[in-house]
Amino acid sequence: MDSIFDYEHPFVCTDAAIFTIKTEESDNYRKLPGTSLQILLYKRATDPYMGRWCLPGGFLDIDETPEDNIRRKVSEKSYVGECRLEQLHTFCDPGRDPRARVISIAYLGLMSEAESTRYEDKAAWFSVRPADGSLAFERDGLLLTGADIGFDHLAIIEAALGRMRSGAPYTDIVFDLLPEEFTLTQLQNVYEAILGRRDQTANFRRKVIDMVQETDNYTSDKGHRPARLYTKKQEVKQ
Amino acid sequence: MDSIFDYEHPFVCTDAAIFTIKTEESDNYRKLPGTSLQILLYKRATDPYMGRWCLPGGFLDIDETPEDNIRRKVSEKSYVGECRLEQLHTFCDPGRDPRARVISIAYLGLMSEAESTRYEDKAAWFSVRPADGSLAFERDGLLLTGADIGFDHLAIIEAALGRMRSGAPYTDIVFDLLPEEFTLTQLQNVYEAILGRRDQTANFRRKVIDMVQETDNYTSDKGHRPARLYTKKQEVKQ
DNA sequence: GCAAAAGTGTTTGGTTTACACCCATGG
DNA sequence: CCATGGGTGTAAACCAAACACTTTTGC
Repeated sequence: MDSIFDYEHPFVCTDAAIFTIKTEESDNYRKLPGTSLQILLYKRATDPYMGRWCLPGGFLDIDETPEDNIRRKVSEKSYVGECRLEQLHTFCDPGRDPRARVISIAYLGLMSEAESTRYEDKAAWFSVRPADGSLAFERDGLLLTGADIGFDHLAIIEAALGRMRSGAPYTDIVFDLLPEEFTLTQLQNVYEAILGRRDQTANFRRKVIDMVQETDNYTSDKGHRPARLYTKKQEVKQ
Repeated sequence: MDSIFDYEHPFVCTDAAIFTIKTEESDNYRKLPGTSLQILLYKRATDPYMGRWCLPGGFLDIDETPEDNIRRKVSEKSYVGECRLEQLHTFCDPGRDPRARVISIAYLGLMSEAESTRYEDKAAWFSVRPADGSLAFERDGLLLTGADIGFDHLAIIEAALGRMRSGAPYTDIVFDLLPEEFTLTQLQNVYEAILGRRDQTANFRRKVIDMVQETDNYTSDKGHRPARLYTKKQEVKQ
């Protein structure tokens, strides 16, 4: 058998669809602010796909895990904070990078709002919106469609959203997007930003009540009745 | 920026956990045969892990998709037939191959019993059994434990079983393991081989009835009432 | 007082589970 | 006849959706 070192072999890179939550401003002292789902993109400065917007990531070093690679690449492109990473899918289409055969190990990342508001540099947060069957991304009046996204990164983003939607009710994805303590309305807003549908308050609360742990803290100064703060329930060992 | 061709980059391989169903022999003209879940393994002939049992797969060529690579490698190792492949996870631990940095794109494969009974050569089917928290594999009196499996392939097998268990009720995984026409009892036996728990006949039938399409064919010569044969229901376009 | 959100109780309808029972066949 | 599997009906238990209603705050 030949040595494995004889093969001309594919390059390996990572790409990360990192999401966070943004609390919008409120126009009314009574009204609660809205909640939107945001994704981290950067504008490519070199060919291929120069000028298009892409997911952070890069070529995997010889002794590096994909997670370490993503954290390194994100901190090169911006100063946003820590996030939880979950492997999504490996994209292997031989034509996906015009330079060479490059397979990409794609990750889903979840960042809390506090971590996400550190200074961004080459990367920027865009709100994610459905747009007639596809997706659109918006920031400060700049509106991107699928055609503005480089490589096959739109497909990666769609896979990441699919994973969030199918995982949200059963995993702790939503808690990674929230601060340590949160109200049940905040939790519901995050669910709704991900799933894109409303739920009735009473039913939603019954559904999540055994995934959260109540604290003795409350919100205040809100122009309406204070809300109890909750944390994620720690799993009970058996 | 450096050219991407300057990097010493990881090797890329595939590994496939391919399952099939085996219909056991019956000792009684009335009794239906049992059903067991089988996995395809081969014994490594070279170091590392010489003599251990491993999943089929191999190094990915520069212009090859992982699916093509797996089909090629399986036909090199044995003459078993076609199967459906579904990407599982990419295993990236820097220490997983003692020769070099090798990342493995792992797949779940599902083969029908008819395809699986073609001649096997270097590879062999083993029945999969739970064994005090871990797994065991058995064939013709040869019993393998986790320690007999090379590389991190035991972890890949566990991930594949997990995917089958969580996907079985919602996907058509079970239909890929069955012949074109099957009885509801055969379908139930496959579910039970995967999930490892019994279900009541009446309830099981209600659960699957809208995933299958009845035919006008029946089993015969079975020493009991003939069973209607079903096929997988084709999805209705809307 | 009142707008807004926090929070709870009840009714209704469907889905799941457990179990009882009858049917059809080959030897 | 009868063992064995094929197949159906039903009641109880559980869960989810819809909706009505009370509470609490800041201005």
